[in-house]
Amino acid sequence: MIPDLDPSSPVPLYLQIVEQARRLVALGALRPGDRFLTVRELAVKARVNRNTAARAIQELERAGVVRTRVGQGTFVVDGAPRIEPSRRQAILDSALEKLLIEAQTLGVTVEELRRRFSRKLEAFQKERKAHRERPNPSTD
Amino acid sequence: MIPDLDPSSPVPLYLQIVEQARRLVALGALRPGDRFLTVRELAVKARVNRNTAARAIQELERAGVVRTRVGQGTFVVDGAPRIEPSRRQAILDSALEKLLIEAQTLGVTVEELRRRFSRKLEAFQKERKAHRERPNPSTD
Amino acid sequence: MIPDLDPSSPVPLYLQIVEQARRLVALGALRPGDRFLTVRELAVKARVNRNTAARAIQELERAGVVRTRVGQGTFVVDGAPRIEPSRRQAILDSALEKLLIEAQTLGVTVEELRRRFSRKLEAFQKERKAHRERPNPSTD
Amino acid sequence: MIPDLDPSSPVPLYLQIVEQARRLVALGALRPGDRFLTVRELAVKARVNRNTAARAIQELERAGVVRTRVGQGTFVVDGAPRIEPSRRQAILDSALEKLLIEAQTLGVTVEELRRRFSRKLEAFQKERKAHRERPNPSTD
DNA sequence: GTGGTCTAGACCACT
DNA sequence: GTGGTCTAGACCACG
Repeated sequence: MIPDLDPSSPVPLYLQIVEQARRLVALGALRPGDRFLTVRELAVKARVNRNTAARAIQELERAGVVRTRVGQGTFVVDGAPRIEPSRRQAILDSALEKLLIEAQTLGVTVEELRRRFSRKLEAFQKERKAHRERPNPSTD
Repeated sequence: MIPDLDPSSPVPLYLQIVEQARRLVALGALRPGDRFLTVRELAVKARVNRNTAARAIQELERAGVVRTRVGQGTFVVDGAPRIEPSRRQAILDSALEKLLIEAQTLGVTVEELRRRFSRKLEAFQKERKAHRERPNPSTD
Repeated sequence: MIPDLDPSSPVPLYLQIVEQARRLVALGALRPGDRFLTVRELAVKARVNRNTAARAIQELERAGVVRTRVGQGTFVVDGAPRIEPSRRQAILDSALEKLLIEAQTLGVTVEELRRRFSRKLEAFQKERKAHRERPNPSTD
Repeated sequence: MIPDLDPSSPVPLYLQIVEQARRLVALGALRPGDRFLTVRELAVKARVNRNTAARAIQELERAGVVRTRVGQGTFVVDGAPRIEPSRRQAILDSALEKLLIEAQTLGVTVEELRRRFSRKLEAFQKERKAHRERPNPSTD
């Protein structure tokens, strides 16, 4: 887990970690109830300062991805986050628009975009299915 | 044009301007050959310092969206940017993945995502078509 | 003559014209005594404002490449410019260093550089010879 | 390091700094992995505003000479830049042509040019060798 | 008129 | 400590 961080990216390390964690959760590699890395473990694995690791976890908690229980550790939260429908729509719409603009800028045709979208979606579902059938989480 | 910037956003003002300009180009609201805002105009409209406006335009030039001629102004470039196919694929794939992860995190179902994708794509095409048929650019 | 100017280059148009003129003189395409373009001719051929053309010619005169005789026009000057030996050495050395740094930065090997240098030099001499044998100047 | 800037030169200060840094890298005085000056150090040594120093370093990063990590500093990059062969050839050819034209303009004979080229090349290699054998970088 | 550069000084985020 | 951003205001070169 957390294999590829780019220290010379403009996006801060702690946010890169957050993104990757969210990715793992979305892909099903980290499942609700799974225990998350401790600050120390994360710092070692990501080769990052402990402060940075702590900040990443803090941010994940703020985003409702994990939940820390004192004395027990931090765990992946179950279910979708509570969010008002209108905001949900807005976020999704914005994500779609970003994709379309990127594609247009790259000169991707509508047909190609549809095709790539479908393929990616299927690959995504396949990976999630694989994770659902796997009984023991092993995410590092 | 370029009216709404969020000074409290983590993404810098000059990049917010860049994003909006790229959006206008992708949507066809700004077409190849069109004159872009001058640094001074942009600074006034975006309520930003001249330096910041200049930086945004320089960034747009670096990205190949725009071409500036000292003493004359800057103009929208025609055609898609030159980019090696493998990088193009990687960028598109990454954009697709971001969308899927965002959707998954929001708890959007596959069916809903497909539907919203198609709708957004059609709306996008419609808007581009409208701009293509409009002879006189008036984007401010 | 003066075919390829790049209006969106950081180097000003009038200097681009100067460089090209010096190139033609060095290659022998323009020979001492040849009549140079008038400001108007230059402006038309280079598709440039007359002020810009005038400035280019003015700069060429300052550099000792051409000489304007009132009422007669401007002519290419003969012979090498008068310059003190030490400065000459310094200029040449600086030009050599620029080449070496550029080559090193590009990862060009010493052998390749030697080879390319020799080839370029021969091509250069060949072109000069061709111009010397041509009786009538036709440089536009 | 980076001591002598010419404020009255037409080439901007931040580019003069870039040139000198590239020179040091090409000569081997700055080696891959070496730490580069911080923005603040550079500003002091070059007697330049912090903004100007930062701009120079950003430009070096854009050119692939250096890699900066926020909060850590900037470091010299290893290896030659990725560049397509055709562009590489074009750049080298252009650099060669500039040298030849300069030499011709100065009235340097072919023989002298060959001699000076060889000498400069040997001096260049010698300096690089000296730097390679020196274990501790001390470039300021 | 255009964009480009530079300084001064401030504030912020990241490690 | 690091680099990044922004403003204010000045000066310059180009077309």
